[in-house]
Amino acid sequence: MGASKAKRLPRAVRERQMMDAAVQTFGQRGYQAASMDDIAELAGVSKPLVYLYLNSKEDLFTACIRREAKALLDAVAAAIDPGLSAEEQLWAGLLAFFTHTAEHPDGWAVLSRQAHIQGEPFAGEAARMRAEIVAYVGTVIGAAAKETHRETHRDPELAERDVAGLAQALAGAAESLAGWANGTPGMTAREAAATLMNFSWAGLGNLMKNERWSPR
Amino acid sequence: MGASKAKRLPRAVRERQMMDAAVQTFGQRGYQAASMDDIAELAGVSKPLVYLYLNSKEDLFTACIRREAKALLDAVAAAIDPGLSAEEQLWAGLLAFFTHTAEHPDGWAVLSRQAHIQGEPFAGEAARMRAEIVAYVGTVIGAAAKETHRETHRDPELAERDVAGLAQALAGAAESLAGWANGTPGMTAREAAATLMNFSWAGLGNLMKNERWSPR
Amino acid sequence: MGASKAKRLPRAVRERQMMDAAVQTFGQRGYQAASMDDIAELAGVSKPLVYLYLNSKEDLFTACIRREAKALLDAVAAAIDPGLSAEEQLWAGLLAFFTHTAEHPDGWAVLSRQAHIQGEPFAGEAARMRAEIVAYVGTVIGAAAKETHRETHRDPELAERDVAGLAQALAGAAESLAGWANGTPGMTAREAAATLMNFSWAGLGNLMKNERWSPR
Amino acid sequence: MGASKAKRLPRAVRERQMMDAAVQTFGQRGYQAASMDDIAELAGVSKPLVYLYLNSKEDLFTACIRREAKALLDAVAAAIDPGLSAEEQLWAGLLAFFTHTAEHPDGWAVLSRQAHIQGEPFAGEAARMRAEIVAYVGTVIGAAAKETHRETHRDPELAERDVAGLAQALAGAAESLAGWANGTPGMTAREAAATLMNFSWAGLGNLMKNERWSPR
DNA sequence: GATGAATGAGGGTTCATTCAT
DNA sequence: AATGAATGAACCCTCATTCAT
Repeated sequence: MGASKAKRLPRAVRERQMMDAAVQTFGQRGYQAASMDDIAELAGVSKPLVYLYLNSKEDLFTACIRREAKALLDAVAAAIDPGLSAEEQLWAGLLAFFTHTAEHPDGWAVLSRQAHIQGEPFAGEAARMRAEIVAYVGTVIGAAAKETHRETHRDPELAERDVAGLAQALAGAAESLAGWANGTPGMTAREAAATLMNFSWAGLGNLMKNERWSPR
Repeated sequence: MGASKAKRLPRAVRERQMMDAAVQTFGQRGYQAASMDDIAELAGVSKPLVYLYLNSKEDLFTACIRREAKALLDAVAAAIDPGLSAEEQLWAGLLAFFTHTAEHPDGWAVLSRQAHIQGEPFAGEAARMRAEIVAYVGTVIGAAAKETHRETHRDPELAERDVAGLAQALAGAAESLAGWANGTPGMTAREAAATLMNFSWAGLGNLMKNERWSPR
Repeated sequence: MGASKAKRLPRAVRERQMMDAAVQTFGQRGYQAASMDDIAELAGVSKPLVYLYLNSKEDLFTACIRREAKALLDAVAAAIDPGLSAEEQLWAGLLAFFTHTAEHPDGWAVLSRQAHIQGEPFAGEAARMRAEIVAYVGTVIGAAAKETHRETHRDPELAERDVAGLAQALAGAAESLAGWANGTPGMTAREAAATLMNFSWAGLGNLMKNERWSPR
Repeated sequence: MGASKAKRLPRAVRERQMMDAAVQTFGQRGYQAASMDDIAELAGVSKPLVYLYLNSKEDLFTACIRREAKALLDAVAAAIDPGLSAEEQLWAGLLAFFTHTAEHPDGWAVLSRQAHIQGEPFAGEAARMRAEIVAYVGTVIGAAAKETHRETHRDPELAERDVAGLAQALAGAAESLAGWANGTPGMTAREAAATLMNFSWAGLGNLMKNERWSPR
């Protein structure tokens, strides 16, 4: 029950209220189940105002994805010191990731739900965010691999597709763990991040050392 | 495409047609966006017949989840020879998993995307399947850990929560890779499975040897 | 759950089964809320058979009304000895009425519900039955009035409309009491009939003696 | 008749229009046969507006019952001067009752027919109104009985159940007469009320004097 | 005599969206 | 800057009814 008869506020403030309400509603109910009525009421404004500022349900949702994706990516980026080793960068990034998703469950719900929807019109938005994460992971892995390869005189081209596949796997594992951690009481972001490091670092290390697992 | 004035067919056949149409529609459009009209038309029957046989949208969706989950689990189970080593079992299982998901993209979409997105009671159905996979992975990991520990005389208790977390990560990585593989032309199930083995086997091995990664 | 795979029975028997099921269903749920599926299932036959024998929902309902109305009117008529006095005839008729309605609540529900519906297509049926009851009551009252008037030398024409009005009132009171009696545990048909005699006989007697109540 | 593109009106006005249309439609066609489309069209608005204001078909029907019951009870109550004798009160009440039902046939149909036919929760609403009338009648009868008993030194307890039964009979007779009067051209409310007074007053008088009719 | 298979039509309800103020 | 009033379009579901066997 938002305040009724909302007093005139600057557009920026109102927009933030609406987006907050939208993220909460989309996150908890999903895109289709969330109604513009719900969002407007939670924001404490009338529906026409939502349309005036945010244009349409699709646009509103897209804006939510963008805002939450930026917040998450910024949080991760801010945690990373490019001067550190690959291992330290990955650890810092994962810790920031799990911390942020734990602190913004609705925002994360919006993002992760979206990541699981392929049908247009939001596929693009989700793909963009995922691509950024994957690209970042790829950079770290790639950098680490190059270090190692320099030492081991191995072909410096850790195939692009390998990196992409690993990044996908890492991202998927992270998403899955984030959901699991959020739903497991007493589970800290630190534990989740450690679990994922445990899971992935050795394999990544092996790969970087060109010790691939292969069937038979 | 949907023929009008459908010829009389035995109920079992019609039900299968409807479920096929439903899986396709749910998988491609999502639960909410899929309309019973769409499904009926694709199945080539009238809507009332769908209701007569499958009862309601919810029931239909649940039936889809169950059918596809069973098909996937059966495919994986059939691929595993319990006499093999843990490593071989995991490889065979992953290969079967990626093969099946590649061959049944709509069914996999229903399981991985839609079932997660809608709240109860669907999430429960999907969770049941995930739990089976996770349990299987846990068994394999646990067995492998015991082997190793026998050799290394280590404490046989690989903490329950660790196993659960790892299984979550592995399942998430697999889901993510399955989606990625499906969307990447020229990507084979074998490659996806190998990527995931690469990614995970070394880490699992380390863990089984109690060589954990830890911060600092 | 009626028996499945009903064995071949003579049409008359099957029809009675269907009508029994229909009366029960219509009586308990009302015309619109009763579905042909419900009735067919309760009768233990398939729907097409119901249509084959009874033609349509409307026809089925009409047949129910006719059958139940006939049963009620027959029961009342059988209880009346034309040789008795008007008072005794009325008493016997009311007693039979309340007894029958108590013993056939579903049939009575069909009739009384219908009596309260004016919209076509059933108004006619209900009106016909009510007219018969009213006519009978009118006959008794009229006869009694003539007796009395012969003694009192009063205008023998107790206005037609007066009789009709009184009959309406009596019929309404009887309907109301029948519903009340059916819903009041421990209430016997005899008590209900006595209550109505109490209520009406004095007034009828006065009227027959030309002692009318009039305002002021 | 229903204008399209309805002009903007205050909610209160629109609500009254909708309720008017609903009473008319429910009264003439019955609850089940009346469609929300019909009602909306008759009210000259779109269906969603009906839902926005009145919530659901059930709620709308309940609101109709309440409104019409209140109107009827108010009309009767306004006609009664508590200073008058029981006889005069009854006469005034009946006159008001028949006048009101004659002037509002659809409202009366909703109350007397439809509300009875549908099960709970509507029957409850209608029962409430009937109970008020019955209670009022009971009060009048009881008061008159006491007067009489004071004169005749009789046991002042006119059995509760007797009063209830009589009130039921009176109410039923009134309902029946109201329907009859509405369907009989040239029939005035005054005549209907007089008929019922004729029918009932003598009997009530006898009862109050403890002169009961009894069989044999 | 009896039924499994099938549907046209319509009803209640919801929602994103706009208009007039 | 902000909203009360209003709707077109769809969606889920049910039902009386028929066809082919």
